Amino acid sequence: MKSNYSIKDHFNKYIDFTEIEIDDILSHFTLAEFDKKEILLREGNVCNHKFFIIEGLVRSYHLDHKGNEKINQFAIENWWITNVESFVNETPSLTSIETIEPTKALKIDKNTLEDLYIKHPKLERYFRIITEHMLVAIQRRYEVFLQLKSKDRYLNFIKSLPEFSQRVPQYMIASYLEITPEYLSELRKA
Amino acid sequence: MKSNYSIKDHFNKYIDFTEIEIDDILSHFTLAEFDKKEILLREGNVCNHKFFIIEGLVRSYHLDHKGNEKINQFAIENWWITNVESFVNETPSLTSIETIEPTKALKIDKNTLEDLYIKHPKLERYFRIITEHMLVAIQRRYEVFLQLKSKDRYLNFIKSLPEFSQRVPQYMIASYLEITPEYLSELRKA
DNA sequence: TTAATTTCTTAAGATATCTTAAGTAGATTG
DNA sequence: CAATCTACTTAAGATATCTTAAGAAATTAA
Repeated sequence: MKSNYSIKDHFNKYIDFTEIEIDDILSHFTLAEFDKKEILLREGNVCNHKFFIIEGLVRSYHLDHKGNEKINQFAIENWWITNVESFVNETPSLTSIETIEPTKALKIDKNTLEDLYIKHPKLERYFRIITEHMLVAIQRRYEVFLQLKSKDRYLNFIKSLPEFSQRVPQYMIASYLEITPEYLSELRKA
Repeated sequence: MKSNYSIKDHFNKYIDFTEIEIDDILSHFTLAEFDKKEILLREGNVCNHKFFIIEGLVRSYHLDHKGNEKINQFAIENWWITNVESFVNETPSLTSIETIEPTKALKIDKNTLEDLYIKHPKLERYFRIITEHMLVAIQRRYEVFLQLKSKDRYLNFIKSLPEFSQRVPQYMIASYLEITPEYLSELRKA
């Protein structure tokens, strides 16, 4: 595993790792490459991996009782993605993770990660901090939902994640924002 | 700090601490007691503490643009509560935390906790795990909101947290569920 | 380049939920 | 005990958003 991926910067952004530590840690990751519309995790399977996106764009979603896709997460370059609930509890995942664009990702499986936590307490610290940040982010997103109407959610979305509006089809943004595509279309017109 | 509080069980539920470790850790906590309607954290202040509720019931809320209370969290015995965003980023808290019942809580401030992380890596592991669980819980709650209509959110709430329905006034439950008290009243009737 | 598929738009009618305003019951305080 | 405040209920009208159905536009495949 060559160690000049952007993940290195990500590690060092939060924790002061040595080269040697990073190299040892990264040696346990594997690079996975996916085409468009390929599955990283299938609903119903236990999620044994965390993925760090090197390049590309993925979404996490599930089908509701009417068979409509409900997207609950996107991830792009330098984001971690996994199904946390499934990963932590080792229960079947309620979501699938699938690429929207061709994607390269570094993946690490749970057991290996647990071993690395023991060997490198700094890595556990890194993920304690990352998890806190994820918690803050999801709370933020939550507040946006509770406080804003559809139109403002959309405006907030394209303002805070402008590149997504370019790279993600509108109906997927609608799904993520919990708006019907028809209504989003109407909102954009007005 | 006497060490026979329930927090001890909570620590040991996730991590195998020794008596000595626990006693050292707990010696850095302080016990705080509050009456009904007392403030643990005031909106606008930086949240420097994590609280572990020994006894009682608190809520976290803020006032929206119309001056209505929006409750985003409750916590009872054996729950941790803090404003994570404020605590992590050291930014002014967007919520207040206030007791609903007279409450006893163990509190620990951020700097002391950081020191304890260094001294006791197991504690960092404990909070890494706790934070993961919080993340899962908030995602769960989030999904409930996105998938269920008001009535089902209410039914889901009284089913999954029955004692809250007893201990928390109905209009606060309405606030937590993002329903107007009038509409909740109507839903209960139907 | 045509055909097929995917994505986006339009519009009418239906529904969930809110707003406002008032009234009732219960709890707390003087 | 009376008075005040707090919590809950009722109902009418307003509004945001969804549903359904259809067609237009754009992208992908043959």
